[in-house]
Amino acid sequence: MAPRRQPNANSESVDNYLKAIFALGEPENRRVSCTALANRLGVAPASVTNMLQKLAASTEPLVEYERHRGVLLSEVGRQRALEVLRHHRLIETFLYEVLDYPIEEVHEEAERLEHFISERFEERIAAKLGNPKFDPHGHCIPTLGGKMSPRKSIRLTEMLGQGTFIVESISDDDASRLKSFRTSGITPGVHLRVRNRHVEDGYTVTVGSSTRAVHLSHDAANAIRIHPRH
Amino acid sequence: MAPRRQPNANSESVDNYLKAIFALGEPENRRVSCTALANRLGVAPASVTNMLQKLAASTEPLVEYERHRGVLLSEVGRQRALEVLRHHRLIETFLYEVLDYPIEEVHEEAERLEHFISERFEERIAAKLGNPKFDPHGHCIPTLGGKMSPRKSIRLTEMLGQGTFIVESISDDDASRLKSFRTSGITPGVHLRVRNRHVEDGYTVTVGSSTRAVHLSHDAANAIRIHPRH
DNA sequence: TAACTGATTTAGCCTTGCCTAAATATTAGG
DNA sequence: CCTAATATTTAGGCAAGGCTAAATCAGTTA
Repeated sequence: MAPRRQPNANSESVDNYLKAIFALGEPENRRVSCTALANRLGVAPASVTNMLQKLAASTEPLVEYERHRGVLLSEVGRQRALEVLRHHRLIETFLYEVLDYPIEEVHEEAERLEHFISERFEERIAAKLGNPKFDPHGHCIPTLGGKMSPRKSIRLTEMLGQGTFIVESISDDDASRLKSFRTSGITPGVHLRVRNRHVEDGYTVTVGSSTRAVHLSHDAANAIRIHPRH
Repeated sequence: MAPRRQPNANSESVDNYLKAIFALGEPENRRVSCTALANRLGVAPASVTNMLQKLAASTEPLVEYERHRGVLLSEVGRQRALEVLRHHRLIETFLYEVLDYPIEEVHEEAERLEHFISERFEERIAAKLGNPKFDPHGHCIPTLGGKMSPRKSIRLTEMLGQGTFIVESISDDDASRLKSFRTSGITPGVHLRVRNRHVEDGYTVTVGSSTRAVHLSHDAANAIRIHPRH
């Protein structure tokens, strides 16, 4: 057998694996398959297997891995994932609030920088922002101690019946969609009145106090989370 | 002969080689030796040779390299070096002015982040700072177009005669020295009155309007640049 | 000018993180 | 319960950027 190799526990790549496992396994810390990880990370399934074996074999394992049965984050791995997520969301908030980035550009920049900032940088931007609890998309920022309270929001597409709802958060993974949300005024905290559902594969809504009808595709509606009670 | 390999022209490592060649060859764009680069970069001389060959062999060469005769930056390489230097010094200024970093901590953080910020980030922090010309150490920040006017300062150790001088800049490469400069009040723009030179291998000075005598070792004095005329 | 010394280069190897192709395990359908 | 389809793992490679040891070059000195 080849000697086990230690992965570089502090690499960008490892961070991204942990983030992906967290994103796919939360909130119940489900087992995550290689294929799902490979898709999310944009790498070959074989590469995922390889990395998971290394992460699981290190002296302080970041994941629990069994052949053919997917992975779980270990407690250490989960804490690291939450730390990176905290970095990501603090940076997003900082770019938005302090550097006046348009919201659709914050994610990509944060995705790079989250791996390279120091604890001092994290502490300073958190202080500058007044220890924010939410990022500009409405997502919860994990605490310094690695805690994140789950919010009980539902997707707009899961909502039954009509009425007025408050936007809890919007997905940050598609810049062009975020830009169109921005031009429509769709942002966390805003009131959304649903006029028609599933008309021609989409929704017709009004935003805030505006009377202008805005059309949302199914994908767009799926990217919006609303508070469960209105 | 083995097929020539292309280096990754956008890597952190390439940036660091270019910065080092720039730092050692400026301002006259002198040829720089492998040994000097190896020392500065903390790698083996053989690794330097290897990288220089790759940099010189690419389709748009970043350096001009001849065996046994050292390297020069090409115009493209020089522009890239200046861009990274601009990033570095803008980030330092930003950390100092906006995030209230102590001056001795800005260099290390900038050294990492300079490789990963986008053009947008650069533009935003420059705007936030009002397009500063100098960083907190008193070093000139290259312009967006890659120009940097040389300043005609001299080292305190090169100064002949006594008198009062204005500090132009302080070296950023030793955090503990910067911290002691900070506690002594030595910062760009401050007046330095030299009382004794070369007494017990050092200098005795007073800073600003204070009458307290401050002792500077030869190394410390070497890290201070002053305006040539007082 | 020949030899020595120090600088430089070559050759060969390592690690990380990715890849493809081939082999193998699991699961679902009949 | 067996087989086909799907998921996963193994095996073998590649590129970047390091390393050491051995060979070679340049410049100085005798």
